[in-house]
Amino acid sequence: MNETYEPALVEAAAQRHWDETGTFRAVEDDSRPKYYCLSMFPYPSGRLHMGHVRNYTIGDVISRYMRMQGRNVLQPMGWDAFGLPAENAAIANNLPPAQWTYDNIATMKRQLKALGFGLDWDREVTTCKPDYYRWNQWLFLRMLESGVAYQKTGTVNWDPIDQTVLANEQVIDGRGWRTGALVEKREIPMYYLAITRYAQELLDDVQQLEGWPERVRTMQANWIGRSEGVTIAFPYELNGAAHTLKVFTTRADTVMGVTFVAVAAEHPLATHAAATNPELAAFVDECKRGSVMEADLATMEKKGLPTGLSVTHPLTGAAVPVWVGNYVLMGYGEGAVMGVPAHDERDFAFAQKYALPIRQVIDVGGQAYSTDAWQSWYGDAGVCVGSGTYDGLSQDDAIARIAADLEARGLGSVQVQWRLRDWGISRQRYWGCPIPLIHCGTCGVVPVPDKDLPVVLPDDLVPDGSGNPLQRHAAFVDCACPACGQPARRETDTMDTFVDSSWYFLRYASADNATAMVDGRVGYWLPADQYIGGIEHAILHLLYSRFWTKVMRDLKLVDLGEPFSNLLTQGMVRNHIYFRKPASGRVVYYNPTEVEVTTDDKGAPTGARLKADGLPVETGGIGTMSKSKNNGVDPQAFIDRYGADTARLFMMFAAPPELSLDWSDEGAEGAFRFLKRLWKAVHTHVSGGAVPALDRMSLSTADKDLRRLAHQTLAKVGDDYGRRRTFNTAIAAVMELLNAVSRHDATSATARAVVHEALEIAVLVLSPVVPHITHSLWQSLGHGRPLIDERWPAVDDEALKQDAVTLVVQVNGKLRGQIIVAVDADEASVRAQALADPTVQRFVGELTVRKVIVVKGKLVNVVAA
RNA sequence: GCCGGUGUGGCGGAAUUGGUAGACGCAUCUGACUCAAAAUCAGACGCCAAAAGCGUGGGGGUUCGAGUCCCUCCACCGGCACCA
Repeated sequence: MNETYEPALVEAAAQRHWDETGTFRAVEDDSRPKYYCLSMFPYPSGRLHMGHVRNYTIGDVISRYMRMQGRNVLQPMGWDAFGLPAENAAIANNLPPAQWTYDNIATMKRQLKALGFGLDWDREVTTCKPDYYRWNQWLFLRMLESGVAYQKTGTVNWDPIDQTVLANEQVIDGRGWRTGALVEKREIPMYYLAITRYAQELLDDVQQLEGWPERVRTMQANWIGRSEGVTIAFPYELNGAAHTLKVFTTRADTVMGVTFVAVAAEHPLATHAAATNPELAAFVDECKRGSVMEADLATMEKKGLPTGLSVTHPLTGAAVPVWVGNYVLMGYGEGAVMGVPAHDERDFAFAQKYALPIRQVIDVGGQAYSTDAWQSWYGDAGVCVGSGTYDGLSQDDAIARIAADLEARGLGSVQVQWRLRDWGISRQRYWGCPIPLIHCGTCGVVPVPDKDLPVVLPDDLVPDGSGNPLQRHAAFVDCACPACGQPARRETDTMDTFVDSSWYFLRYASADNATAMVDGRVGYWLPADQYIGGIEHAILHLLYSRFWTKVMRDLKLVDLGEPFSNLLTQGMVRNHIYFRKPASGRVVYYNPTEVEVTTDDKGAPTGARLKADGLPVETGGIGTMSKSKNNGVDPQAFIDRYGADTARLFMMFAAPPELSLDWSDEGAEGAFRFLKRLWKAVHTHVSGGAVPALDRMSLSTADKDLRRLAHQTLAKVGDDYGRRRTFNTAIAAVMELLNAVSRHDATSATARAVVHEALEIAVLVLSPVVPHITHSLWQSLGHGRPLIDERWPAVDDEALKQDAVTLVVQVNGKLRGQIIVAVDADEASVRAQALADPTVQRFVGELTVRKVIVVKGKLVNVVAA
């Protein structure tokens, strides 16, 4: 029998078995409940990193557990294969992005297989392949028809040297990443998806998603940003014509305190006033330019200039001056705000700076108002004062009355504002899904007919950093107008890669369908029972996917409102950071493998030194694994040394899935040690020869204890996997069981049978985490049927029963002793036994026992005073 | 600033419903085995001289009993942010 655990052999054998039997191919089957376990698909960046290993191990443990529960499990995988890094790599290597991408996919697919994940590769989806992205294009055309997709001008970052549009991440400190040139803003026509149409539904439904983490739901709700208020119109006359200036406010109850109105630099009134006022024109220009520098925006001083114009207060009829303010955003509300300095901190600062009147109109509990300095209660809700007919009204009543009065005059209405903006999907990039439109000199913008889909992206171009190579590729650009047949130009913008990832989870259900985007199988698999991925996608990807699903539902393509029933956001993988900062030059980071940590005699770290030269290095704490900090651990190197099972085990044991996980070489070594002990325990047991059937009548007390522990462990691990999703505590419980097995005296036949049962339970319940070694050990335990086909065992309630229990005895809440009582002992006898305990008597001493609290099966608390 | 989260040994973490704080693992220390080392096995391991006492970020409260509930303060992490 195999004496030593050799992961490479064990893992190859198990994987061969799964491959040859097609174990993980998922087939729709109405006779079994389905379980769709979805992990966020990776961007094929090169090699797997530890974050991937953690993500996909969590998914695989859940999938394998659900399989053992009898569920028909689908666990698919694919590639989020379009995107900017491929273009950057292409520029660096002078290779087409396609080649780089497909090479990376091949490497990473091999690594995923080596990790033993139970994936259905028949459903593999690759977003840069025409058979996938043609459906992006097809659905985009449906969205155009329904008005969900539309065109308007948008602002882009323009690099004047490279003559190219830059993505936000290519702009560093306001400069182009390659040229260092100051980035300009340019207005160009772009396509948008009207996600704001779904704002209310997206907000309502996120409240219902009880299987999602609270913080993700909060982040989504904040991002959607519903704000209820009143739009108020301030009439004015310009060149003899009547106009109104609209503002949005959540504090209509303060409208009687308006002493000015401020508009954004881009507002038409500002433009109008600037035309005849050079000083104002310069200020407006400065504001527009300033908005490029994102970092400065937050700290910018509140500045403004009067336009010289004034508008009429809609209720009092007073003249109100119009200012241009650098703190007013054109993109939110109406691009104008009413200034109520008495009750808005920003307006207060503005009014103080420019000596504008401050008029109190809200009383908060009779506190004395002073215009000298802002007090935090000035912005609180209160009762109207100095507001004429509205005096004495509460905030809600005042808002309602004022809104009604404004509405009656046609100068206002209750309104809901959203923070959420429509989704701009046009990207002036090569490596993405072509937007299926044609520009014709006579017909204008013409959609590509469905029969001509997909618009195939040529995959042999090499970008050089200057512009989109599609624009110079005649074979792509030149085409005939589908409407009139005249020569026309094909659209060269491609889609945001968030489009690709907004529906891939639907495509897994119908990946082989060449004639339709989705089919009835979506109804079988969706919604995904479990979605697992990084918290960094808490907002955009998840919101876009929810939106996309609702759009497809409204187009009658799916019968589904929400795509993901349960969401698990796994934490980051972190590691120690070590560095040296030479007197001159840049900080040098050292990989933790190159560093030796010194400790004191209690094991507390005292310092670190480089193994190479023995000299000290500085400790930079713990941070997310990254190239820049040189603190990554390559999963491949780890697997080569310890095997996939050890990698999986450590990942699941070191921390609960939602928390960040700190890498530790010693901890990983400990995981390996545990697997070796498990291996040895099974083989030592098996080498003892045949095991008799378990005779429940002849169990010793120790045998009963081990049996009880084994079945308690079985129950706990099932609960931890299925309900709690705390894999770390499940593994700890199995470790305890194995510790008990090794302590157990297994000389008698009955004891051997009990140990056999305990080892079988340990192997079965660990199999979702470490499927290879358990596959092998299951055979060693004498089973012909492979472990993958086993069901989750049932807990034997008989084994859990016990005759006597140990109760903790407290005196005045402090632990003083233990008593052993019959499991069915009545309260009076438990109480008597506790009071008779010598330690209890010692601590009660002279005191009078006032009360005795008995918690059945747990403890006794003697209250004495 | 607003919203959300987290604070427990030298470290990662456990304590699921208010009921034994520190499971499990790592590190460290001691012992066995060994010529020796590694590996392995056995044991110790919150603080303290302690069978008392103290101890879950600080302070206060509720309770027979609080890591867990309430109030308050502090620190750190995340999200959003001139959002009107």
